[in-house]
Amino acid sequence: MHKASRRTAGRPGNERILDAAEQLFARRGFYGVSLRDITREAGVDVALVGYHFGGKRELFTAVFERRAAVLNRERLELLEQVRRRALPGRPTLEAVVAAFTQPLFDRSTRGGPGWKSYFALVAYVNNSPEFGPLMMTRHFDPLVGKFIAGLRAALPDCPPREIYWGYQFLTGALTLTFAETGRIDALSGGLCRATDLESVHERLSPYVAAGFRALCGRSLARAPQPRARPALPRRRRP
Amino acid sequence: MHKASRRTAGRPGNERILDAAEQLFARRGFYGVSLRDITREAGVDVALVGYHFGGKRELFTAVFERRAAVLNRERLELLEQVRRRALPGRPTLEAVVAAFTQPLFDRSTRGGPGWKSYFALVAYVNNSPEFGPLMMTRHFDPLVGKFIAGLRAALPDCPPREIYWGYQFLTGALTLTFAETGRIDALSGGLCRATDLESVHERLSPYVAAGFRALCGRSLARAPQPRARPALPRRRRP
DNA sequence: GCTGTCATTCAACAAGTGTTGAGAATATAT
DNA sequence: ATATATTCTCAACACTTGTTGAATGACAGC
Repeated sequence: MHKASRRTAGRPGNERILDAAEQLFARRGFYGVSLRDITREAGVDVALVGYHFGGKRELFTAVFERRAAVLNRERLELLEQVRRRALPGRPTLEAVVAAFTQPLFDRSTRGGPGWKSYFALVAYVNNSPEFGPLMMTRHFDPLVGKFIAGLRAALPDCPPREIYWGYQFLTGALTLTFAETGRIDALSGGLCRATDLESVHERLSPYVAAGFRALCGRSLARAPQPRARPALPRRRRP
Repeated sequence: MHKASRRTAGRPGNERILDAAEQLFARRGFYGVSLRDITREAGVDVALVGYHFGGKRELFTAVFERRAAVLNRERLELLEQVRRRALPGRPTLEAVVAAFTQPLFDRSTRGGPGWKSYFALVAYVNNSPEFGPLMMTRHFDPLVGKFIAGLRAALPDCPPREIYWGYQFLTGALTLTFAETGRIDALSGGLCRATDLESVHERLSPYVAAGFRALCGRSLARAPQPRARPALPRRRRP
């Protein structure tokens, strides 16, 4: 045995590779990690990547896919549970949002370090112009569609456009949270900690629920904006 | 002249490099771009990077710094304008938020392609566990501190913790928006377009303003959550 | 015209990249 | 025990990476 971490020691090589790749890709992105970084961490020869996965790209998507199905099944169950409990009425907006986010927080805090890395990886992918549209769409769109249907059921008079925008803001907040960059720690002088997902979880669904409701009622009372400034000149040397 | 794009043709080499690096770093991150990619795009020799900037890392931070000062000055002016206009009262929450975000939308839509790349780059940096805390903190914390002071002035009874968390959600939404991954296009079936920053701008400040208010009143009426599930077992093969 | 400074190019470096074919080790089945 | 897959290692491949020192061009001041 080489330098494989204690946690992944006794497992077969392909899983050791997946674990190491998950951790490293999450920290430094696809290009920031070499296959040798990964196999060194896994205590395995470089060529094993080619044997099990084909190439670096395929390894990346294998890491991404591994936990996606588990996660989506769990989220879907929760979503239907929320809907069932509310019968014969409609579920509250907060409950729908929490069904979407709760599995993320649960797995990240109590699912072990692999899950924590995984969510950071999803955050990376979601923000990447290169990988985002391809990989997120392929693996998460079916679930997201059902989630959005749930939002529409909870907000029957809201125009769909507003719901999609509200969903984007929600995803953005989630993404930054699970990236756990630690910036909020420095910014708040230690008052908030990026790793304190409990606190985020408590606050996220009230926050976005209120946001959704504000978007839906937006046509009536538009909030005042600062006065528009004159168009910016397109200087060639800004 | 080599392959330099029309737009950057007549400019000195260091600025051509900055422009090309800005565009490429924004698209594929720090590690996804080689110095040769950059200098080829700029129509310049590789060694010129070392001469002007020292190395790849320094080039990266130079790109990041170039527009930060301009941007922050503009945002600060707008923030103080909002405060001044509201005297002798306090500014509304929506106005404070808009002062923070408006320069971003203005520059991104009317500032030319360099600015658009720049905001995508900031989105990349903000979500990166590696670069985020260092670079964001160094270049944006002073302004963000003043912005948060503005939020506290607009929400005098809100505990600071709630404001910091609310700010994180706001930043996350902003970040994903400026990454312009295009995922929302596919998801919404064309109903929303990631490049349509006007629509985002209209919606973001009402959304987050409502979110902030919800966080501040949170202690009284907590929203109902789905029932807590039994603790997840730490399976070794999830 | 000469000189010195700045900007740029050329050429090469050692180190690291992903990938691949041949072979050893290990497990599984008969 | 032997045959057969499966899993893994070794060694090398062609290529790209960031960096650097020497040489060349441009161009001002005198």
